[in-house]
Amino acid sequence: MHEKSAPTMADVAREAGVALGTVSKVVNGQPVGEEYRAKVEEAIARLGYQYNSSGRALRIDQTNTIALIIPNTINPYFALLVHHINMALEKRNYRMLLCFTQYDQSREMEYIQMVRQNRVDGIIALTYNPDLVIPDDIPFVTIDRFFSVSVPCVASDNFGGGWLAAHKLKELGCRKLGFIRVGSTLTNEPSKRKDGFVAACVEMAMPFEVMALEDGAPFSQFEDFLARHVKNKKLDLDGLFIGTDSLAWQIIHVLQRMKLRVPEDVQVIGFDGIRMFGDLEPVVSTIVQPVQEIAEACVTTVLSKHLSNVPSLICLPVQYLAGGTTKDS
Amino acid sequence: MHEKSAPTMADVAREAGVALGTVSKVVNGQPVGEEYRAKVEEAIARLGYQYNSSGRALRIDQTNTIALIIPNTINPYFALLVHHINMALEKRNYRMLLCFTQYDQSREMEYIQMVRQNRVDGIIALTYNPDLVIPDDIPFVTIDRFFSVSVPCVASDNFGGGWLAAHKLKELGCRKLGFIRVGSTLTNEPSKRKDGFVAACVEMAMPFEVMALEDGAPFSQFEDFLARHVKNKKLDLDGLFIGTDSLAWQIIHVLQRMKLRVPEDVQVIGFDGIRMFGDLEPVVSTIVQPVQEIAEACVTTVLSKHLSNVPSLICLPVQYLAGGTTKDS
DNA sequence: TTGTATGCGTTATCAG
DNA sequence: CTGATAACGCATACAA
Repeated sequence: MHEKSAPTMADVAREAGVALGTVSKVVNGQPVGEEYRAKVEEAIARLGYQYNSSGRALRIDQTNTIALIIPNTINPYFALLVHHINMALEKRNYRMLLCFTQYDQSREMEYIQMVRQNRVDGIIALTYNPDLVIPDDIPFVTIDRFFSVSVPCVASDNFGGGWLAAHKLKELGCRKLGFIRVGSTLTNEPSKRKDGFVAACVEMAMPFEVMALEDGAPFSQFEDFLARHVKNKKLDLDGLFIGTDSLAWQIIHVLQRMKLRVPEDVQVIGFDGIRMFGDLEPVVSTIVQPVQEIAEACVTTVLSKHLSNVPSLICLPVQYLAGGTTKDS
Repeated sequence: MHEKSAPTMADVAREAGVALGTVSKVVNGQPVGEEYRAKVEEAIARLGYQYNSSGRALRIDQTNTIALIIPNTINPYFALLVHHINMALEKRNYRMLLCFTQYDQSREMEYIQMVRQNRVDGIIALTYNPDLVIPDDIPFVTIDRFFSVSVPCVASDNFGGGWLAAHKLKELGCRKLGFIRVGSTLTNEPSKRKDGFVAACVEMAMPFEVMALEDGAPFSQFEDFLARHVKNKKLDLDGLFIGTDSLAWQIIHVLQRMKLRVPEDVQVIGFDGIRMFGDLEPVVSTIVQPVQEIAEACVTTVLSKHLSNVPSLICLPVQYLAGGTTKDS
């Protein structure tokens, strides 16, 4: 109970023998007489003064904080996103308020309300609720989901990635391709992975099949799908493009249990660019999302919102990366 | 520029025809006449009022925010920790201020100063700087690193984990063991993994070798170490306990390049309990850290710091989990 | 019970 | 350029 509370600007002013306003100016780097500045800085050091950001926020109505709404940090792709967004914010002297939705649509809505209590200066959100109502009085940027032209969306070139995967598989000698994904019925940017893939197959006159599962569906349906495609101990598909690296990893294990060899019998390309332990080799051959660029784009957009000339869709280029599940590895 | 700013308690009071103080009481759930409460709640709903947490923080000198200082979120173990700590905080209506040090010792120090500007109610830190000076006027909890009896440290039972690994390897038929790690010279809780392993080997009269690399050392030294232990195409160690799952994964790849089979020729146990994509199967056979319990312990400790009866070391039990790199998988 | 008045730490205005 | 003072939104002690 004897905790003497942290020194304030008034304490510094008294210690330095100057006025309160002078201290404020020194702290904020505004022009001040040299001898005054010296006295103030000395007093600050002596007292170990740190400015109180609540007081500052209250006064100037700005918190230097951005909220990031995202399902979790367990999924390595989200973890990477969180990391780079935080670094991009830190570089600009902004704090990050992290909100995990756990894919819960009601939580997505609640958080949007909740972070307003904290008077965050902006929101970056990766959500799944199609009916989300976006506040229009606070800078808002979404990732991978387009709401309207007035809500900037940052995404990687999902269509181009699907297209690239199909071309790559052909280039690697595949004769018949398959696309496999799982995900909500929701039409979001990642849905375009399939569109690009299909477009490329059609363009190349490459035969292909599509297998899409909805979110709750049992995984065994994939196994059934693959089993159905076995003709005399070989899969009649020799190249698979799979919606995410995570799913690709699971599918590969199914294939191995079916005694099919990857990449000898069937080549596999995933999507995301996940690496083992975050920084080692890629988990599978994959289309890599430019996570750092995505993070930078989100941050610059959410912070420059007062300029009304931000594009409504920012689409960043992807790259192919061999990772052991294709014959070029 | 025509942004009408968010409504305040005064606006609500005016709208409801009551006094400012009454609104405050309603918002904070203090006893208020029923008809007043109704009027206020109606006004709040009508105006879409959200209380301003800066004003509140300034007044009561409490931010409902805890800082988490950690190297990054790319390492899956840290990502898991961040996730569970955030969930534990959210459950108690606390916010998390995330600070990534990138293993930079000076950043660790800077952040400790920096978060005090934000008047966080406490700090949870996983750091590497041995000379870190811990503030004594703010609740502080460390993970995996013991500073002094006045700074609570939460860790899993690293010694017990090392002990368990050695016993498990013996149980699985190993005749000669090896311990491999990489890490700073710093003595922290994870260093005890080796101690427990060595103690168990001595106790069981099990022959063993230790190979420890310092942080910057070239990885090739591990390869040399292993190569030195090859006797007529077999490793003369048939069980390896490795400091982390991440390193275990890398070592296994080295072994495979050396044409040694895991687990047939050599069994491997890691430490941490990392799973593929956060929720699939374990990456290697491993000693699992109870991350959720660690997170809960950190949060309850940092929040209950005003009770001076917190233990100075909270040691949580670990478990063995087979993951394909031992013969029990 | 309800209303009023004060101060938390800061920034900004305005008169010296 | 400096110094006194008001206001930001809220909680609370105190008066009604």
